[in-house]
Amino acid sequence: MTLHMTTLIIETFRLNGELLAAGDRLVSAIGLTSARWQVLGAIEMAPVPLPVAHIARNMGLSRQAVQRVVNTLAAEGLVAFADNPHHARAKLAVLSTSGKRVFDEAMARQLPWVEGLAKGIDVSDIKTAVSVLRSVREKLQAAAKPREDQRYVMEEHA
Amino acid sequence: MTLHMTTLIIETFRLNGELLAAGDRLVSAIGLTSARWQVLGAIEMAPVPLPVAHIARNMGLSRQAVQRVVNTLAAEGLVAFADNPHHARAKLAVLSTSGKRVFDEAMARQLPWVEGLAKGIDVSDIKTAVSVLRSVREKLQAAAKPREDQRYVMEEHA
DNA sequence: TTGTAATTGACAACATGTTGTCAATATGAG
DNA sequence: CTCATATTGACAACATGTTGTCAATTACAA
Repeated sequence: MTLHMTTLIIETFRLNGELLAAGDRLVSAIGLTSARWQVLGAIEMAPVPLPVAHIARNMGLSRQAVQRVVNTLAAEGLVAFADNPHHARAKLAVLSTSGKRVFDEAMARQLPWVEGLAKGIDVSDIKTAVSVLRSVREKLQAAAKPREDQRYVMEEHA
Repeated sequence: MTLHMTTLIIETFRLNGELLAAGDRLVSAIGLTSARWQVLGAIEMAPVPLPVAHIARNMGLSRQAVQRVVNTLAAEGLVAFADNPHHARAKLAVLSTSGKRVFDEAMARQLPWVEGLAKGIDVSDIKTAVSVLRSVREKLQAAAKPREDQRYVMEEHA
């Protein structure tokens, strides 16, 4: 039944919009937005400091989109660049002291917020939803960037 | 477990991005984008012609975002405005002949695409995912626009 | 009827994503 | 070592979403 998949697609668009709006509300008081918060998180969560292009790949966004946000965060003093011994241009993004403080505050706000969102929903249903969304996304990514060993699936890619 | 909900949120962001990219690929050959396609669909699917502000509410987007896309589509001749007997300013958006043709072509491309996406995924799992996403979205919307009779739930809203 | 509130479209400013292009900098085949 | 290729950051153009403001229009209560 493609009707249910179509419904899932539309619901994904809507939830995405509501999540962005809710995230903005959640961290606006500390000078953040959903996008900046996510970038701070991607920098903080990396096991080692990474260049911006790496962070973008981890986030599934374009290099340039993340670069601009990182540059804004750097201009605001939340992110700093450390020298990269392996590459003269690709500096490593790290959180500054104030960046860590702001991110910690965002995380403190996030915890009860996410708990409230999850309350009343079966954990097994959430896991199922994650699994379905991931399956669909991986199918889309496979169609977008066909590798040699699966290219026979494609019809034509100008 | 808030971990699974956090994973669901991140996965929603990623799937949203992949869906937009895939939709763009799907209809770029007929001069559409994901956003324009969705607006054409919202106009076509309405039981009666509606003003732009109504369409925007149906889509869950801001009035102005949809207005700009509709104006672009009107400039391209895919959408026309019919007089509204109940409101002198708020003209009713309708698909032109070429708009119908383009939309039909988009739908023809969408069908096998959605079938491919759904293939291999349990219908019951897709339904569960839709239900979870909808629950989360409704919770976010309730928190964003509290009505009188549920305002006691809110902690504080500056 | 009158005046207030809600709706609507127009316009502007801005945030966040995309793609494309360019030069600088690794990386690796030969 | 040398040259083709890939990666990276900078810059620009653009698509699509947001919010805010304004005037025109409609709806409704007094």
